[in-house]
Amino acid sequence: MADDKASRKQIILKEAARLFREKGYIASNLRELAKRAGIQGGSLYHHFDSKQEILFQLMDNTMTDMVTSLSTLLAGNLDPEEQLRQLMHFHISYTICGPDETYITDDELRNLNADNYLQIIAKRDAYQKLFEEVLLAGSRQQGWLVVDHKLIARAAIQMGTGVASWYQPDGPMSIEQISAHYAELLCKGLLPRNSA
Amino acid sequence: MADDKASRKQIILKEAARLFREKGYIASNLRELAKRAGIQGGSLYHHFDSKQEILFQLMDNTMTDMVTSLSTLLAGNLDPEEQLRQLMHFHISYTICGPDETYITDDELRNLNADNYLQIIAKRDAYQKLFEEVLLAGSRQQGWLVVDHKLIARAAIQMGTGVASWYQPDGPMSIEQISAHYAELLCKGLLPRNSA
DNA sequence: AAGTTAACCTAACAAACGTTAGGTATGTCG
DNA sequence: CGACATACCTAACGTTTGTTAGGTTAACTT
Repeated sequence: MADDKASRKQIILKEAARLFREKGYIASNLRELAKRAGIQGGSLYHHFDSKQEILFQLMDNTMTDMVTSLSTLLAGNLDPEEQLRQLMHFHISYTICGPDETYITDDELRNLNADNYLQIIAKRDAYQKLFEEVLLAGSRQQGWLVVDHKLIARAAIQMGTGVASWYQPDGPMSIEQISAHYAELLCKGLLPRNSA
Repeated sequence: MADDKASRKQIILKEAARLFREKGYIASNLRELAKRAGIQGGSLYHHFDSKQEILFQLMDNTMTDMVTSLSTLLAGNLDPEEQLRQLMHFHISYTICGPDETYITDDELRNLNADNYLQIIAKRDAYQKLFEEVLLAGSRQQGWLVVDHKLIARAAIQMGTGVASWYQPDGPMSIEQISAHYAELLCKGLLPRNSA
């Protein structure tokens, strides 16, 4: 493979994602992370300056990926209702099946230092804005009643994010079914009462 | 006052709630907790067996209070739509303004040991069941389309819980407005399409 | 007054932690 | 061949942590 150059660093990030997801950032220690990555504790500092930097790169990579992936997904100019469905499905499936990093991005914000926090928040806001734009398009084209687009965007994201805390692959509902239900709930919820 | 007897223990729990909410359970240390409670580090062990027990009592007290408070609130037999409104308002306002403990109950589940975890989960399920019952009542009395009541209950709870992560007292929306919007979103979302 | 208990303090222990310093092997390049 | 950088190891450092042991004080009880 040609990715043998950056591979160890990638392995560390991958294992850090799994470890942080399992135990949380603070409860995780670098010696175990190193062991999982197949190296010795101190060797981590050849690739990263600090534990904090591992967390930051993890979250930064993930947020960047989420924003760009979702952007291209919405680029095909569909109608807002279909876009909302795609939004929910992307968010939920990415949160659950996607890289473990996603889960972390929501939970570990408080453990970022001031500078890193601002950078991640900026990207998280960009992600949220994609939701808001679909809602605004829907209020123009579909007559959605969007009193506060930020409020609804956050509700949609939070509904979706929360799925990861209870979803089980062998449970009664597939990710497709869950996201479809949630999208439908939102679509109907946004229509004015007694509309056709 | 007559509450001087149990008061120091109550102070500790109160300060622990604030501290854990600020920094998280693991990142909080007992010396700072003790300082905030006005005693010395080691003295905590006169009131509690361990740090873990502080977390557990915190969460247990809160969950118990939430279940009983919400139960009595729903006891006045209103129609399901009004009950759903009350549900959302209670959940959001309790999460935000209520004791800081509430916030913790969602975030620190993973830091409970096995026994304590089961106890808290049981009460959390009882809380969720209150939501489910309102949804089931609504599907009988209001024609709500509730395909999976657990799914919707979780969505409602997660929407509400998430508010705490961005709500600001001096922001543009009051808690009443937020919960009203969310309740309305759910009510409409649950009605069949094109219904009267 | 004597005994007992609750509530606290002080000081320390042992473990775990992030981090660092110094060394070794391997490969690359002039 | 020699210089050098990369990728790692080993071993330790200093700090912080939860926890414990032993002592002190004040308030009840008998």
